[in-house]
Amino acid sequence: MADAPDRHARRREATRAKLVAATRTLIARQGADSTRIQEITDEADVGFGSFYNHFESKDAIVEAVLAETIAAQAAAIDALTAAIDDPAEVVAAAHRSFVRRARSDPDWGWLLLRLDMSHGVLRASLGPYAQSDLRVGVASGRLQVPDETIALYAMGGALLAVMRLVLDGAAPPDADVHHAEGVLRLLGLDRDEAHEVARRPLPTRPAPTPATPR
Amino acid sequence: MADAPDRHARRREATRAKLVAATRTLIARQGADSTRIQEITDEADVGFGSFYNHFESKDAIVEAVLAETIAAQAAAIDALTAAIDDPAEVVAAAHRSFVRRARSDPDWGWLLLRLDMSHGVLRASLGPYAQSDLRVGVASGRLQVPDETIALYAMGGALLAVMRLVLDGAAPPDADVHHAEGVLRLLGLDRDEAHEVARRPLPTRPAPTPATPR
DNA sequence: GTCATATTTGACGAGATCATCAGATTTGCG
DNA sequence: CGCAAATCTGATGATCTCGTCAAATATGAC
Repeated sequence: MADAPDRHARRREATRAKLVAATRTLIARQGADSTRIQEITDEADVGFGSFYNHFESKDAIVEAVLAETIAAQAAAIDALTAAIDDPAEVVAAAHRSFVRRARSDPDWGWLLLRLDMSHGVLRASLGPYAQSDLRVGVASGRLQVPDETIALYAMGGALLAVMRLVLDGAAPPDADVHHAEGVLRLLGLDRDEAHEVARRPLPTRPAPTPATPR
Repeated sequence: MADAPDRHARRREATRAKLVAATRTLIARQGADSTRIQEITDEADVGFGSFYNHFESKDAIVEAVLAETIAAQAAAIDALTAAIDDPAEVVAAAHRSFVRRARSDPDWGWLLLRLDMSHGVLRASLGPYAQSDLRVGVASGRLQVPDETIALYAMGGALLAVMRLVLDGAAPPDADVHHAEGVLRLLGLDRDEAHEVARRPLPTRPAPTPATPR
């Protein structure tokens, strides 16, 4: 445990991390707007004044959570879909993995949902990947949509709504497959193809990706 | 203009109506959470104290706007789809009409979007109709989905996302048709059928339905 | 016109949230 | 240990928001 002797920096960093983690928890639980700075410092078990040693305002710390979350999701999607060639399967795997994780890790799900309501996280994190896959798929003829922009946003909105259903505990166990099947149909696959692709086994990667990097 | 001599009641009702209208405007503009009671009374051009003559709290007046909006949308859908038999066409007409109205009446669009974020208006107003149509369509074999609940929520989420796109000014002019086409595919129509049904002329009913009843 | 009742009005006190800052605590160094 | 720098801390004053209430205004009956 040879600690680098710079305890100041590490203590500072630890406090900051506690604040960010507390903010993540509170946003997931009740949304950013109704979260008070004092609640954050209480949850982080840190003096109220400490907050301002690290962040200028609530918006600033929310921005930090936001950036962290966007980066984490982008990385997760990257890792998940790297080994898949078929654009249709890529989309199915991404959507299924999000729906499944909403079930296995509700805190993560609520965080994503709440951050999307206020800041469009999904658009920021998944959007670019989805757009690229969609474009590739359309170019190759594998996918076929009347309008790429509409399809992109419709997919995103549908995903969030299904995640919401899962978080409310009102979704069937195989919600991920059913949702993916619907998205694939939206993207122009016929019913049989959609049925098949939505049920291909996911790349093995049960639950290693933590909610937070670092 | 023989006024019924009960001016008191009418004056009272007028003030209440001004408050509700102002609240609608402000929710559309900035959401319910960040709307202050004083803002409402200012927008309504009414004394601050008047608010409490009519509503106990901000939540109470938001509830009123909510109930009004849900009722208005349900009525609009009723009127729009009454004369349509094909369940697929009903769904297409409903979704197209919402997307189109978001473009022609952005205040209405934003109101619906913001109220759905906080109170799930769409679920409450469109949900029952959509669920019923879906069930009928599936029973008759016209529609075919892997899971009705998932499909229902996915449709709703997609609609909201597309409305959002329209409100941001980033949607193509025929967004309504493209979106409806996607929804029909989701519901099991093949590409050609979806293409055709999404383009059937809407029932003639340009823009009579006001945002508010009464 | 006068009075009783209904309604509106804005100033006020109570409470919540914010941002600051001087003092306390921890760390690094000799 | 003793001192200086870095970090943490919570009390404090400023600002915002709320809900109340006594006074002002409008209406209706006589």
